[in-house]
Amino acid sequence: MTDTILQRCEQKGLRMTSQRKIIAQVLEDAADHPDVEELYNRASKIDLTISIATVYRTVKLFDEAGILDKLEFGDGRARYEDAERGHHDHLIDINSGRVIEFMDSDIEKLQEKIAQKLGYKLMGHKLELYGIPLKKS
Amino acid sequence: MTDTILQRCEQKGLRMTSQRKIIAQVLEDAADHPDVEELYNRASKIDLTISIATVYRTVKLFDEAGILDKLEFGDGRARYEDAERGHHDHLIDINSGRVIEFMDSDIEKLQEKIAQKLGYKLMGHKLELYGIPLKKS
DNA sequence: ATAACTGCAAACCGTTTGCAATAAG
DNA sequence: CTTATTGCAAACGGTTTGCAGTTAT
Repeated sequence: MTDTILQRCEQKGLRMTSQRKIIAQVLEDAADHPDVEELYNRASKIDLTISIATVYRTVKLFDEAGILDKLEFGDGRARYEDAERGHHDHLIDINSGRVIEFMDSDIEKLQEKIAQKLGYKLMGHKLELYGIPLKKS
Repeated sequence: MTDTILQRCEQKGLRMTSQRKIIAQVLEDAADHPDVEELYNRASKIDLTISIATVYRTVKLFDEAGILDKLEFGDGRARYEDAERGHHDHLIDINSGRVIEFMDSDIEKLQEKIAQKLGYKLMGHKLELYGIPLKKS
């Protein structure tokens, strides 16, 4: 599972155009959660003829192929990250918009437990914890 | 804390126009999580001259006053619910968009624990668990 | 060769806003 | 009476889409 995004695209039989390769690389290099405009900015540094419509179409394609995860933090724009990054959840400062990644093994168990309690089997799951962090302790 | 939405509005000194009273009542009667268009539809049955702009302005006002909670489930439109409804979280079927309310005392503790572990004090919090419920068990 | 993909610009959809008219305190 | 609020319609911002031309396979 240490495949690159490009490799996973090829494994899924996606037609890899020069634009898609660039976007795949930009996502590969991203340690944060870029939105489409930010991806477009980074991709434009490599190929300045790329269009934002293509970025939109590509992230949608990659998301539907399970290569990316689409994150919606309630600020109006969608953000994306590599679906193969180690599983983690997000804490969002609703004032600043800052996103903090965290992992908690108890939460992993709880996610399954809650779904089960409700009579559902959880296939994919994503946890968002919105908070107002008042003070660093 | 068993005040009606209207009462809480008056306590906060909000000017209660006929439109705001209608919207407050519609929200009071809602057992679900209506979006603005749905609120507008329900309000229109009471006063058919009400405008959707007023509904947008009113829910924003009520949200900022802490009377409503704004919920963003990633489907592009905001939903609202009475902030004084007993604390609960939401499980969202990302295929159907269906929303299931649930409460889990372990989660309440965990929300605090995680924030603390990360060195933050959580003031308000909202938990969203996105899943793909495959089968009722 | 041909079906899929691209860039462009226009359309789209939920939401916000400027304005003149209206209503609450 | 004064200031906030309303309805309207236009603007907004992120996203999608129709189209004619281009590219991967």
